[in-house]
Amino acid sequence: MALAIRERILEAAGGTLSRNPNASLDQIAVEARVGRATLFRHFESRAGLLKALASRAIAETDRATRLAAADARTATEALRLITQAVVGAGESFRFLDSAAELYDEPEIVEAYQRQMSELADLVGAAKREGFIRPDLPTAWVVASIDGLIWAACRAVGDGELGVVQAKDLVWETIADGLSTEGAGEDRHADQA
Amino acid sequence: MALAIRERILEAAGGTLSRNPNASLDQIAVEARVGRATLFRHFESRAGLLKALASRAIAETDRATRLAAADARTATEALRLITQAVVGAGESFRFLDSAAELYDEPEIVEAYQRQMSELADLVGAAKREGFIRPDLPTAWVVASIDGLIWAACRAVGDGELGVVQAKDLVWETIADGLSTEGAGEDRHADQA
DNA sequence: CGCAAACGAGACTCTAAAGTTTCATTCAAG
DNA sequence: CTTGAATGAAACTTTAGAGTCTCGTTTGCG
Repeated sequence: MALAIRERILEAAGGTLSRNPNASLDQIAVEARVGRATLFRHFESRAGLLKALASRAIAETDRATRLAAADARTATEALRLITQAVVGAGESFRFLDSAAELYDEPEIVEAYQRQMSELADLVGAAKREGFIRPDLPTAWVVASIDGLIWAACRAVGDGELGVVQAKDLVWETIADGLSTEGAGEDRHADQA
Repeated sequence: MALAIRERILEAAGGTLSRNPNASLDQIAVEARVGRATLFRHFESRAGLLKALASRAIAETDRATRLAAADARTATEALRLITQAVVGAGESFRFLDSAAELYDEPEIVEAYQRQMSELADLVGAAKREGFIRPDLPTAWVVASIDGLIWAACRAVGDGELGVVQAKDLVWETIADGLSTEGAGEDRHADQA
């Protein structure tokens, strides 16, 4: 059952760290109902645990991305599937808010940048399909999507929204924003 | 010049903590070109410094909110002014990403909740004005705006966007989303 | 049943960072 | 020029948490 206990630790770490980003290994061990020594038998160090947690989240995203790429017929649809998949797996990601230590794990940084660049490519394709406004900087589109996903995960975690509802709202907001449909015409009206 | 040095420490703390959320007081003191002992003469403790920093950010937001309320003729306009003001002051807020310790400072938590509830009221008013879609949960609208502001601050901090550009893009995205204008009609087309 | 591997508990060391104290220096005001 | 308050540097003490080790207990497996 070595695998089960490892998984239990990762689960507890994700949960505890998302609630308190500076939680000690002691707290995590308690949460996982595991001796602190056992935690060290499975993970080299705190950094190692964090890294494993991040790898897990990255793998989960990659998996969602592959599924989306397989199922979707258009880049736009793939963008939606990936966005909604990440919202669904939000609990696995919330701990990343705090994980500044991960910035000096080359593997993790590299994988993150790869995923961001894949997202940027997808946004580029969605622009060519006519879904994303071509006049918006791709960097902003990527940042917005990231921000909205983050907002959705937070809202779900705080119990403000259900997961299904959050998935729909994220995509709706990406597509149309928050304003009524007619807002497009007088967008700059109150900026005069 | 006691005030100048205090201000210098706060400035350095904001900058250093936004780059490295777990920066030590030593690093902050060096950044502020100040002895570490002097830092403790001005702030009771690390928690005290963080609290002062948060109070400053809150006060800045309140100031922007008051100005917006004074200048704007509609809730929609006020929403825009506040959003863009917060993006402009983004550097003062980035450190909050890390500041989980602040959750047990009742004053700060209370002030934050007050501001969020003010924002929710404003969103409610903007709904009645016909700007915000009334069918969207207010909690989601608030969360989205928060997420998009955060995305904009991050993009500016990372040098991906200019401040002016970021201000415009945030509001544009809030109003219309990221898709081309026609997207409203076939919003659910690819979900079939 | 008996063995080996994995676990829990807890005592231990070590280190980074918080917080305190001292003292010599600077600097502005009278 | 003198005085006193604020600063910087650096030497402390304290503390929390990471990481190690031991030992008695559990658990799964033959």
